[in-house]
Amino acid sequence: MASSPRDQKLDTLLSAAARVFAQHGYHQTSMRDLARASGVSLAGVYYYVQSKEELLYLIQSRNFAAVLEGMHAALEGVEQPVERLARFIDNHLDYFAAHMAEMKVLSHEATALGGEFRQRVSAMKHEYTRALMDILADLERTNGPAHVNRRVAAYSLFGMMNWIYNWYDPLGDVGVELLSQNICRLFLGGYVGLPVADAVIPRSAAG
Amino acid sequence: MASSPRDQKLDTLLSAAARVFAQHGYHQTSMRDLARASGVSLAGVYYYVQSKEELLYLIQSRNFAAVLEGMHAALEGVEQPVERLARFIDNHLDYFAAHMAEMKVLSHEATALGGEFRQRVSAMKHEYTRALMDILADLERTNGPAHVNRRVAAYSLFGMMNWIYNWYDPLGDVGVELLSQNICRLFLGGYVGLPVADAVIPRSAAG
DNA sequence: GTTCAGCTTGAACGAGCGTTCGAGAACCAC
DNA sequence: GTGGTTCTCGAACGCTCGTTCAAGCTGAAC
Repeated sequence: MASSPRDQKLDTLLSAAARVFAQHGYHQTSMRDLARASGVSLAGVYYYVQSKEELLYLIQSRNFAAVLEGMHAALEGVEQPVERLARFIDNHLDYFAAHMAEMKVLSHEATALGGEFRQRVSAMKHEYTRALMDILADLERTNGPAHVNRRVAAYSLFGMMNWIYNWYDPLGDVGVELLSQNICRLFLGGYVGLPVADAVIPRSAAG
Repeated sequence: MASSPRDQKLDTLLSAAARVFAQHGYHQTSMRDLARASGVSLAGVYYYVQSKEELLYLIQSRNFAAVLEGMHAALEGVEQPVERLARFIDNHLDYFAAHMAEMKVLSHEATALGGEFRQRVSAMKHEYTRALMDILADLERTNGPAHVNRRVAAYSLFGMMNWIYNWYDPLGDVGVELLSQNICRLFLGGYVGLPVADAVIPRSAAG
């Protein structure tokens, strides 16, 4: 993972940008705000990035790629649908809680991108949604018919998980483990009527 | 409900504004876009409204007030906590589906307001959240201990319900009744382990 | 000491923004 | 018609925006 000084600086820039975008919103943030927050001159930002929109795209695509990668790793070799779902949720919330600013930008500024940029992020979203839908289909096969429309269930779960940027504080009294466990129970209990015991809910190995 | 011509025109303006804000976002929409969409001249808009921010505030506060009023009406005289919750969800989703643009603006542009405007909307949100939390407390009293942290549950429910502006089409193959029923089941099943029969879920009388 | 690529910058550009203002059109009462 | 209120508008103001560019740093290579 030896990265050039340039790549490192770009990372710093992206991280600062995510912080400011998350706090004030993409459109309310000017490139001057961003330069100030990252300690570079206004023109200097353009040495690392072609446009403001590319900045947003890089934040969204890199973090979504990480979520996708984490998901594939978490599901590898896991067969039981209930556990697959638990790991799916776990991965999502772990990453979200560890990268609140970036994930808020990903969740909240979805429509701010246009053209090619938007399509590429949409493709990732599609893959991710499909993965969840597949897990739900497996779940129904092993745990009996769902009590709820599958599509409604999937988007409701995304709603629960992505809404957290509006209220959740990873450093508050609700830890990520509890959050993940709770959302998993909430969903499974309603979806297939499963009263989920604590033991059923695993933690992802990587933490 | 006899309103002056001025009030009627303001309503038209707000409705057009909500439509455009929902489509392109509050900050991306210029007052010129808005004037074009509502068929008034740029300067004409300012006869009805003091600023762009007041426009956003009026959309948010009026619609939230309507949601709150609908909730109070829906809960009036209803004692059983399960039914109270069902009616709470029902009212929220009915209104949301019937006013997608306005509710998207309310959900998505929460941080775009500042100062006094923001505080007033926040006060409504607080009242609304408190109302849900009270219902959940009642629910635990009558249906046994919750399987999930109450605060997590409340915000998860809001997440499910408010996220719909990202995917739901009221004119699609999932009707509002089914949506409301599904979300209610999903939540109750996970929260208190209640396998909700169809009969338990009422429709609000007003529709 | 010279060279050269990597990096940084102040200053400027054109465009679009939210808002204001004074002039006038439209309407109603008398 | 006259007077007065309600409504509408074109044109402009001052400002900030995203982006560009030529010029200048820096530090390692020879």
